[in-house]
Amino acid sequence: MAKIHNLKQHSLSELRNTCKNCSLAKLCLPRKLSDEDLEHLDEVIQTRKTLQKNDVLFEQGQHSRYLYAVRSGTIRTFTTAKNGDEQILSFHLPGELLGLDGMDNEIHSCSAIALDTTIVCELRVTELHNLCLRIEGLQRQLIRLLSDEICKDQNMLLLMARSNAEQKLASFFMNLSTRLQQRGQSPNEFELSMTRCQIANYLGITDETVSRIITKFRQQRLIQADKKSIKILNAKRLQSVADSYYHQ
Amino acid sequence: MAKIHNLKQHSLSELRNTCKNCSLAKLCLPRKLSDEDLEHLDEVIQTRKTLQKNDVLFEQGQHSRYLYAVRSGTIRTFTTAKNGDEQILSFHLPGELLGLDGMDNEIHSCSAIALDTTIVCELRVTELHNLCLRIEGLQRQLIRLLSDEICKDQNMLLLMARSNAEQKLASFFMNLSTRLQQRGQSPNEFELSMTRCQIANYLGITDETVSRIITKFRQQRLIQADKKSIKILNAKRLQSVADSYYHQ
DNA sequence: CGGCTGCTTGAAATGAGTCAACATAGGTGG
DNA sequence: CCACCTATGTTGACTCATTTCAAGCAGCCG
Repeated sequence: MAKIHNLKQHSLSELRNTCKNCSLAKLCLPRKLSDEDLEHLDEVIQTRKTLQKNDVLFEQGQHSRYLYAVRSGTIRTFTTAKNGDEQILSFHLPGELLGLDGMDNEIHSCSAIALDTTIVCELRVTELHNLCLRIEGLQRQLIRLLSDEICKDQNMLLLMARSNAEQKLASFFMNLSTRLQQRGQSPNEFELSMTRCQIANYLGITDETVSRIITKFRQQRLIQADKKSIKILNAKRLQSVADSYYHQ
Repeated sequence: MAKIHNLKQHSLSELRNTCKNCSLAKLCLPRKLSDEDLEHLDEVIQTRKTLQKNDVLFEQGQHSRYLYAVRSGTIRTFTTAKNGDEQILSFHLPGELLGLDGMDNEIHSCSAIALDTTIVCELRVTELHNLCLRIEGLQRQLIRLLSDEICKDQNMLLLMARSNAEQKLASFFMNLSTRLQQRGQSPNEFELSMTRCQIANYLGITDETVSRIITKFRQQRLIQADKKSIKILNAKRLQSVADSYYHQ
């Protein structure tokens, strides 16, 4: 809490130090930033918003004015298909950006809802664009972030197309683990903020399958799983399950 | 051919007129471009490269210096998984950009190979960045393109996660159809430049399944298919097959 | 001509989905 | 504080879409 208060002064410079792999921190990587620039940046992301569980951050089709950076909590983004079907696209952890999809036509192409109590920073897109004109490195960083997002999606496509349910789930846990570690948390012991059902949706499988495979992993002593709390017992083997893709 | 020669003078201004929905054309949408700016832009994309079938444009892991715009022919991009498995990420038609994934760390995250004889324009990334500094609208357009790419990937994720083989293939044909139409070609009659096997890989199903479903579509008089030449007989019904996602 | 790749089709095998029952926990209201 | 209700998670039995394996055909090329 004290930390969060601190951020009101120098959000970005703080982030740069505390969370080196966060996408928000990447935004201010260029060294050239003057104190003045940094202050401007800080101003842009001054605004904070607190969401309760199931609160909507934005909805598909809405006009998109902001990028958001998760400070604490988790946001899930999802698209709604023509038939009303929902597909979860991503779970956004603290330090991660969302809203990048809306920079094309300024319309959100997905919806975003809080999984638990969540604090986000708002970055007004127009202001960010203006800053980009003033700060050379910033523009490139923004492009990098977008490009990075594309890479992530493409990895996800690889996972969806070439892996079976077991590999998908193993990948999911390992991915969560590394992302948490990057944020300075324990990579092997964490609380899930999403339900089994949401994991299933995200991975394109059914809840029952998720449940069965978690049981299997537990029996194989790969993980310990009690409701939402997960402990990875054998990260190496879990990774090898994730890596041994379907069509060997 | 005459057209292509013409382009050597004013590639982008030409593209802007002939191919309004092409991503390359989008790049020069801002009206503010002066003649001088336009000339600069034209210079950047002067370089052309002709690839024969199966020629490699770039490979995963290589340093990424260029963006490419397909002028004619088709390029397929794919990632190679740890186990050597390949996943086709996209088929790039004339007017479409590729290489956007490499703007993060300047390393290509996928490989690109020509499906047939293909001509591409090279855009040196550093020059593009420099131009972005001079031309305000250009930077925003670049960001739009990246954002658009993210949206496409997310739509693909939706398709992969929530559709069965029949819906995937129907979507594939309809998607090709609209993209060709945007480029001024017939939406209902076209030649495939990829093999059944490559379609299967792209959609995350097997060659045999692709073959069977094409036969089924033919029997249902949705399409006419003789080897590589496809004719859509009932676009409306084909679209409705694509839209009625799996979990109704 | 023979060998190769791409495409099609059939039959059998199987991974994951569906349906259903039950367990548990959390929240609500009497 | 207990009873009820709903949402979530687990497990079993059965079904089915898709894969796998196998065979055959056509076109292409050295």
